[in-house]
Amino acid sequence: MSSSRQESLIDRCKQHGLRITGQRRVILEVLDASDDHPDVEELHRRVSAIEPGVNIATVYRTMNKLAEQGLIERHQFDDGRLRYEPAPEEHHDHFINVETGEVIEFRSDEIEDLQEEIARKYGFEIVSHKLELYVRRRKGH
Amino acid sequence: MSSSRQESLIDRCKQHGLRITGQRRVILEVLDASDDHPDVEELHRRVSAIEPGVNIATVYRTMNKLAEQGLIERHQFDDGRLRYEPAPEEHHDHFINVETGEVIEFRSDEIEDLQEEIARKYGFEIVSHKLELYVRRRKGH
DNA sequence: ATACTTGCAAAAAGTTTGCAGGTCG
DNA sequence: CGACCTGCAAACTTTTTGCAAGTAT
Repeated sequence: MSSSRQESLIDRCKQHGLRITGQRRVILEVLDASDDHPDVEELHRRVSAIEPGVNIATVYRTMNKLAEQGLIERHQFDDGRLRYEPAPEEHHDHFINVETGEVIEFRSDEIEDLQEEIARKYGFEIVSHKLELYVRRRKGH
Repeated sequence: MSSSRQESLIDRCKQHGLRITGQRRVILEVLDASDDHPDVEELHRRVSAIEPGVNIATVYRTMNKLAEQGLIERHQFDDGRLRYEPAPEEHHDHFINVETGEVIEFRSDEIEDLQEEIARKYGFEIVSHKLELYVRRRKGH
């Protein structure tokens, strides 16, 4: 399981007034158990392994509802498909290993601060941001 | 016109061995005159204003060819559509004004350096990166 | 009870491709 | 002339939607 979060997605959904159906229960369980950034097709695959018969449209609709409530985060890396992760406590950015497709999370307060500073300099305030570093493992470490 | 580049896209295409057809001439002219980050539909609209009858598939194919040669840069912001800009001399990042959709370019050496440093710390080298700041104008400037 | 969810199939939106004809170099 | 490019229509991929039936609260 991934989340360092204490509270399950199911509980958070209830708090947000979303109904917990059989399908949603499975989807949320899959999300809670995910350490990566699956796309809808992959989510559907994982859900189907537990409980066949859940339509992919249901997965799409559920993910949209969750994103609407801020319970998950939506990403779109360079492959063009939508990917999701349970909303983290604290913002982080991503390495994408271009050789393996692997996604690794990281956080840098210096970068966060620098972004704020630059935005301020231009007369903006940041609503959200996205930093993706497409990387390769260094040779001879 | 946007580009601080001295050389026209047409010349650079020739150097790369791409044939200059009537359609391409117009598309390249439009790109050279663009200061923004148009999507394919918008490009097609601008091209059609100069020379009606150019098919949108041709625009798609041309953009793919240009991107292949590194003559333009492809972006995908949160609206999901592919956007393009003539390849800049020097890398830059983007503000996206969430209220107007406007895209503004900026560059920060501090951020570039910090990214390198972080990647190195994790044992990666950066192949490319993408930083998008979704922003709003500050009230009371 | 009733507002919210689901499955299914159809539609949308964005992009790519096969093919026959046309053009650049 | 030959390789490359174009228009057109059809195909593809990913995501959304209408509707009738089912379910959580």
